[in-house]
Formats: sequence, C-alpha cells, structure tokens
Amino acid sequence: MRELTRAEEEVMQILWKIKKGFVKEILERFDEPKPAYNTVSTIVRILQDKGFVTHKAYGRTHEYYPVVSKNDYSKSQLKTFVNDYFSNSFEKMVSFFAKEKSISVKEMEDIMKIMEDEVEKQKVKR
Amino acid sequence: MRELTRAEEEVMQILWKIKKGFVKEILERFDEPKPAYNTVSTIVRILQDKGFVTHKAYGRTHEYYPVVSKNDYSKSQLKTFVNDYFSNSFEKMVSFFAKEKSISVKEMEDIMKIMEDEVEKQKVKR
DNA sequence: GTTGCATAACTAATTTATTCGTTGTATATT
DNA sequence: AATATACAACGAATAAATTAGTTATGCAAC
Repeated sequence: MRELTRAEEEVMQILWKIKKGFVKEILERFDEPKPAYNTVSTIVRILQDKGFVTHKAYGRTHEYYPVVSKNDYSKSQLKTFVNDYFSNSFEKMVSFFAKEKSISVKEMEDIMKIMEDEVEKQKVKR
Repeated sequence: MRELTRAEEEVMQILWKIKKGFVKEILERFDEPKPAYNTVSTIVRILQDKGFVTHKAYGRTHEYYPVVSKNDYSKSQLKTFVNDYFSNSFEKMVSFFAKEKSISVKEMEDIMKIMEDEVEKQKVKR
C-alpha cells in the first residue's frame, strides 16, 4: 500500500472522521490557518489518483469519500513499523511498551481480557 | 522529537545495527544499487544537525554513532501513531490487532505472561 | 617537497511534495 | 439572455528532500 505524505494524511484523517465530504467541508475541518480551497482540492485529487478516495459527482460538484479504510491503512502502517523496529514481532513490540510503562496497569488488564477471549475463540474453532 | 525522512531513516537503521561506523562502512551496508559516497555523507551530516548522531574525529575521518537510540525513536513514533490512529489508546490498538488475528495465539500468550509479570511488579511497588 | 589518494565540506542539480493563482464551465440569479 | 457564483481542473511557483558532482585539505608514498 502506498504511503501518505503529511498533507495527504491530514486530509485522510478528516475524511475518515466525516465519512464523506465536499472540498468545502473538508476545508472547514482544518485548524487555523486553513489552507486555500485549491490546496485541499489538489490534495484530494492526488488521493484519488493514489486510490485512497473516490467521488460521486452531483452535477459539477464532487463528494469525496475514502476507499481505503483507516483500519486498513493503520494495519499496513503498523506492519511496516513492527517490521522495521521490532523485527516483525508483535510480541516484542507490545512487551517493550509494557516494560516501558507506556501501558497502564488498567490497559494491560483490559488487553489481557481481550486476548483471553481471542485465544479461547481460536481454540474453539479447532 | 523530529521525524526522520526515508533516506535518513535508512541510514539510522544501519547505524543502529552496526553501533558506529565511518561513512564507508555505512555505505557498504546499503543494498544495491548503493548510493554515492557523498550522498551518505550528506545524510549523515543532516542527521548530525538534527541531533540523531554525533561523531568522533580520527584526524580527518569521522566515526559516526547514534545519539538517539532505536528504542527512543520507536517509542516516539509509536506514540504518534497510536495518537493518530487509535485516539491515544494502546489498548484499542492492541485489541484491534488481536481481533484482526495479526497476533498469533502463541504471541498473545507470551504477551499475557509478560503483562501479568508487569502488573504484579507495579502492584508490589505500592 | 611533489604527487596521488581519501575524505569532509560545500554546492549544484534533480526530484518530490506543497501551495495556491488562474481559467473555464456549469449552474443559479436577475 | 446577461451576470454572478461556485467549483473542478490545470498548471505555475515555492519548498523540502534527495542525490551526487566539485573543491579543498590532510596524509601517505615516493
């Protein structure tokens, strides 16, 4: 999956949030100082070329919406990250952050609960 | 912490791996097609300006080594990622990947073990 | 000392990304 | 129908990143 540049990612984050929108609506979601209308319009068209969004035309105006979901993109991004920084091991990554105390006890307990359920589910399947 | 560009990250990954090295040694680690010596030299000097590496001079030649550890950089990167894609919740991220089956049962079991230990450690401290 | 080689520093060239002005066209307004 | 408005498309201008040529300096070999 192609990478998003900074500017492109910012637009995607907005589109993921609002689900669909006209350039004008995307522009509104930008923090000050807002870019020019044309800047957003250009970025959106680049995103379309890259296959991240598509549009529905209402006469002359276009309503854009994501084709690549935030989940799919984040999956691909984290995969690259885990590969580059934790030799492709999720376990290494998670345990690193657990030991670094970047994950609170509460979070760890919640994660463990989810994992227990998942492990159970996988076992049942067999 | 500043971000690394693609080219910069590639050099850092090499430096993190070899611990320290002269430009020539860094160059050797590149896959074909290797960039020009000067390209690597420039990137390393940019990394120095950005504070990611420093050097020890042996006469006219410089031996470069990382100032920012791979751990520190990955921590900062993942923090940004979790913030942007999982509203700053580690738990959301990990459980998303657990449910996506990007984490194997074996990995989950190992992670749970580590978390149990960590939770225990945290509790003892109080 | 002179020549040749290795290297860092500097700088130019190229590529990629970002930003936005201009233009043309469709639609709405009068 | 004429004018105004809104928008997408285009493309120019700028900025940032990447790549590598050129230059200057130090050191080694002779």
